[in-house]
Amino acid sequence: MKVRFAPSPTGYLHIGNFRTALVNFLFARKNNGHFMLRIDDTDQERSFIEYENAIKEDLSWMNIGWDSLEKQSSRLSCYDNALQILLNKKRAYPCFETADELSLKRKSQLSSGKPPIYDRSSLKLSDSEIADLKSKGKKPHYRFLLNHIDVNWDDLVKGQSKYNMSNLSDPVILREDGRVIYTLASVVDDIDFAVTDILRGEDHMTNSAAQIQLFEALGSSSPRLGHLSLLTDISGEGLSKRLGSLSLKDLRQEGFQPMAISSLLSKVGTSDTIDIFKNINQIINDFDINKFGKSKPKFDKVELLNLNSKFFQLVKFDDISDQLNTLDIEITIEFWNLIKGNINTFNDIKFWWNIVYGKIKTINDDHEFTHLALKTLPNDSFDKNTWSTWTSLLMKESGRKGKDLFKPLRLCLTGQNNGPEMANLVLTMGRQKIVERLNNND
RNA sequence: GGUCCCUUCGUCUAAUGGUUAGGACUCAGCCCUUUCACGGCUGCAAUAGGGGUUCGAAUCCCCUAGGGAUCACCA
Repeated sequence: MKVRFAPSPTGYLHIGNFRTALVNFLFARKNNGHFMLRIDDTDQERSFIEYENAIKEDLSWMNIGWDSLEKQSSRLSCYDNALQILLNKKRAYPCFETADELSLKRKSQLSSGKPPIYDRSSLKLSDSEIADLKSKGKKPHYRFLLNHIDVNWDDLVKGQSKYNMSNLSDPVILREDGRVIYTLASVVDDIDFAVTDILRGEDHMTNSAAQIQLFEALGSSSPRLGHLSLLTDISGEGLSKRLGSLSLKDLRQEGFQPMAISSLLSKVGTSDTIDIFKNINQIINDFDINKFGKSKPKFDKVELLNLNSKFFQLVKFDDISDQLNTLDIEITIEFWNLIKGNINTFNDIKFWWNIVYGKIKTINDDHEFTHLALKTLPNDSFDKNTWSTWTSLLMKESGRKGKDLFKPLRLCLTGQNNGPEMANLVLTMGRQKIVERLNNND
C-alpha cells in the first residue's frame, strides 16, 4: 500500500495542505505502507526551489518523514509517452483555440446562463484540417476525451460517490508550449509509482472523476480515492483565501509545537476527542480514516493554543532539552519545572526567563507593604520552606492574608497577575533578585 | 448559472426508526491550593426552517434557506 503527498512548490505549506500531508502519512504508517513525497513542479512559471525546500523543511519540522521523493520536472518524457498512448486510442485530441478565445467563449456561455463547458469544436477537425493548421505554424494543445457517462467510486471518506461527466470540459492535458498539465502528470505518476490510495481535499472531487477515466484509458485502474472535507477558519470561510498567519512557518515562529499541530489536525473533523498526544506514534496508533466526517471542520487557533500549553505541561525535560538549547539562554531543569505549567507557546519561555533572571518592569503601588516584605524576608539561605516562613511572618506584621497578601507580592516580584507557584518561584529566583524587585520603588 | 457536497450545544462530534439527544473543548460556578494556574466536581448549551411517510423521525422522502467546492493552456 502506497500513498503520496503532492504539493506544488508555489508557496508555503499552510495548515490545510499540511493536514492532507499528515493524513496521508498517518494512513501509510498505520497500514505499514509507503509515504511518497512528490513535488508537482510542472508549472515552471509558479514553481520555485525555495518553496520546495521550505515544504521539506516544514515536513521535517513536523516529523513527517517521506519514504521516497519524486519530482515531476524530471519525468517529462513519461508524460509524452502517455499522451501518445491516448492519441493512438483516440482519447486525446489536438485543439487550436487560443486561451483568449476560450475565455471569451466561457464568458458568453456563462452570461447566457449555460455552464462554461468546452464545446469540443476542435474534435470536429479532420486530419487534413489539423495538418493544415500545423503547417501554418499553429501549435496545438491537447485535451483528454471524456466519456459522458456516470463515474462511480467508493470514496474512503465520502462513501459512494458519482459524477456525471457531461458536466465537465474535456480536460487539457498538454499545453500549447508542450508542458504537461497536472491532470495527466499526476495519473501517470500514480500508475508508474503504484500508488494505491489517493487522499486529498474535496476540491479535487471533479478532478478525480476525470482522472478515473484517465487511469482506465492508460490501461490501469484507479487507486482508492478519499476526499477530505476542507478545513475552514472559525467563521466558516475557506482557509486558502486568507492563509495569512496560518502557514506552518508562521506557526513555528509563533512558538507552536509540532505535536500540538499534529494532534489537532489528526483529530479535527473526526468523531474522536481532540487531545494532546505525546508523540507521533501515539497519533499513528489512534488514526482511523473512517472517523473523518463529511462536513467541513473549523480550524480554531485557540484550540491549538490550548493543546500547545498542554504539550508543555506533559513533555519531559529530556524530550525538549534539545529544543531549549536553541534558545540563547540557559534553561535548567529546575527552571523548566517551575514554568512549564505556565507557558502557552515556546516564546513564553524567554518571557518567564526574563521575569526570573532578567530585568523587567514590575508593578509596585504599595510601597509600605513592599517595605515590610523586604524587612521580613529571611536572611538565611533559601530552601523549600522559605516562602511559607516569609509569608507567615509578613502576614503577622501586615495583618493581611489571602489574596491581599499574595497578589501584591506576585505583582511586585513578577509583574504578572498569574504565573508559577510562588514558593518555587521564590526559591529559583533567589534572595538577591527578590531584594532587587522589592526595592524597585519607582 | 450548471454540477456535486455539507447543515446536531459557541466548537469538534455521538446516536444508521424508539436515548432524559451522549461525550470532548470552551464558558460559568464550586472545591482544592493561605494567591494565579493545574486538578476535581457541578452546571449552561444543539437536531437550520417547512411539509410529508410512520404507532414513533436527528435518522427516510420532498421543498426552502444557508454554507462550501468545482466549472484554467494552475495544482
